[in-house]
Amino acid sequence: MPRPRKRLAGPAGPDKKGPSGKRPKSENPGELSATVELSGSQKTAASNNCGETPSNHWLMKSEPESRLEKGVDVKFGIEDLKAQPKQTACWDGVRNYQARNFLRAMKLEEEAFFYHSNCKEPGIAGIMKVDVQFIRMMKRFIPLAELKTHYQAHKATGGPLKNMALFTRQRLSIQLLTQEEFDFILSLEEKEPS
DNA sequence: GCCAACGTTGGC
DNA sequence: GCCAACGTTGGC
Repeated sequence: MPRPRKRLAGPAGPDKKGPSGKRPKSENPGELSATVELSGSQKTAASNNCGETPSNHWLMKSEPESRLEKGVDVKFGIEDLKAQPKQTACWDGVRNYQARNFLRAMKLEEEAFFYHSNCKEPGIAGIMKVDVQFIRMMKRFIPLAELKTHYQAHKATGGPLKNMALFTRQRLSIQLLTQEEFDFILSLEEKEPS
C-alpha cells in the first residue's frame, strides 16, 4: 500500500534496489525509497515542468482510515496531507513494480487526484501536485460508485472513462490518467451527485 | 469481516 | 518457464 508519511526530507532518492536482493524481506517490506518528495525549496527549474511538454495526470491511492500493518498505522487521508508542514508529504511504501515506475515517471508540478481507498466511502477527495503537496479539495467528493457508473456507461458508449485504470487495473495504487479522464472527472465536480 | 481479484513466490 | 499456493488490495 502506498503509504504517504510525514516528511522525511529525503532526497528524491533514486532507489537503490539492486537486482541483487530479490526483494525486500518480508520483515520490512515498506520503505522502498521511491520518493517523490522534493525536499525544501525547488530552486532548480531543472526538473520543473515548465516548457511545452504536456504534463501527465495521476491518481494516487491512500487509506484515510486507521489500519495496522505490522503494528504501524497506515492511515493517511487527505486531511492528514493538509496537516503536514507545507501540506507536503513523502509518498513511500509503494511496492508494486508498475506503481514505482509511475512514481519515477512523475514530474514536478504534475497534478494527481488523491483517492481514498479501503474505507467507508472510497473515492476522489482532492487534488495534489507532485512534490507531494495538497492543492485543494474536490468541490464535492467524487465517490467510487459514481465513477463506476460512468465507467460502465462509457464502456458501451466509448466515453472518456472507458479504459480507466481504477477499474481495469484494479489493484494498481498509482495510476496514469489520460487528459480526457482527468478533465471528465473534474467536470463531475460541477454536477449534482448522480 | 468476507472474499474476489490479482500480483508474487517458489517448487518443479 | 509453468503454475499452484500464498499474500495483498480494496470493495462491499
